[in-house]
Amino acid sequence: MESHLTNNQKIVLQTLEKSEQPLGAYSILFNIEKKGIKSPQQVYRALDKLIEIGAVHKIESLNSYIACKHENCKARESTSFLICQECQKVFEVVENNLPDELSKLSRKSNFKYSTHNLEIFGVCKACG
Amino acid sequence: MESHLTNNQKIVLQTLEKSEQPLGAYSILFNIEKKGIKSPQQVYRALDKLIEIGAVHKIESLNSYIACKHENCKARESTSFLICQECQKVFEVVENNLPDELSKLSRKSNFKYSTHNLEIFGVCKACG
DNA sequence: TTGTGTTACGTTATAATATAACATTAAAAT
DNA sequence: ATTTTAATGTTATATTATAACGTAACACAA
Repeated sequence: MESHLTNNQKIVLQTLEKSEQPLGAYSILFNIEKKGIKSPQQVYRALDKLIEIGAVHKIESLNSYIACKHENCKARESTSFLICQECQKVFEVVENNLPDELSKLSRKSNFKYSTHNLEIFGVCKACG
Repeated sequence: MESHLTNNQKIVLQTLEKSEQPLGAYSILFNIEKKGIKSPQQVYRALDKLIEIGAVHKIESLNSYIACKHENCKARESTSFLICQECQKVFEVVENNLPDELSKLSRKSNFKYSTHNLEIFGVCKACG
């Protein structure tokens, strides 16, 4: 069950971990060309895998990616972020009753909740 | 204060209103080429304006757009959707205390809430 | 009414994001 | 050991979105 990462996956993950802000796929690519990664495909494939195992999340409204800071992140599919409009940093919300709350909310519309993506925009602690 | 729409804006809006599912910009374009609209720019410009006045919303995770069904929609910036994974239809959540709730949630992380984008995935009433 | 600012338009080109397809190699599993 | 699965490298292309330019339409004050 332990997820062994390949070389490319490690390189991409480390690049995201080192970044304060979310990075786009091509920005990642540019950062790691010196390490022998030459094509978008290689980046996207690594990202796909990393997202699948929960090590990386995609910020949909920014078309960019962040490394997850939680050990064994449960947010494989459901994700919630705080996005600072000042410094561009993204913080992951760890509120594990959100699915419950949103499930309730969905039920009001006779909608069966499965997963969600929540992006909150505002100003972070450091910038506030 | 009444928002007068231009011809192009009307055409784009009507196309979205007629559609059951969200449409991508290029899909809109193909639909209205016969009406003399020839370039992505024209579509994107109309979309920009329509989004600005709250007549259209963008579904970030789908890179597509829907017409808002509410009169004088307040969701210019903050949006909440139910996205059916069966039929691809998108329903807008009208729960106007969501900003309050999310504001509270944000405050727990010392984050000043400004706006949000919420995308809930699941199965709609008709498909359930 | 002429100017002046603003907004939208049409058009061409290009940027930015993402996937398809194919042959090959490495690794894991039975 | 061999089979099957997953990852690789590579080239090409699809999809989504903006830049940049000049022009036209309109609002409205001087």
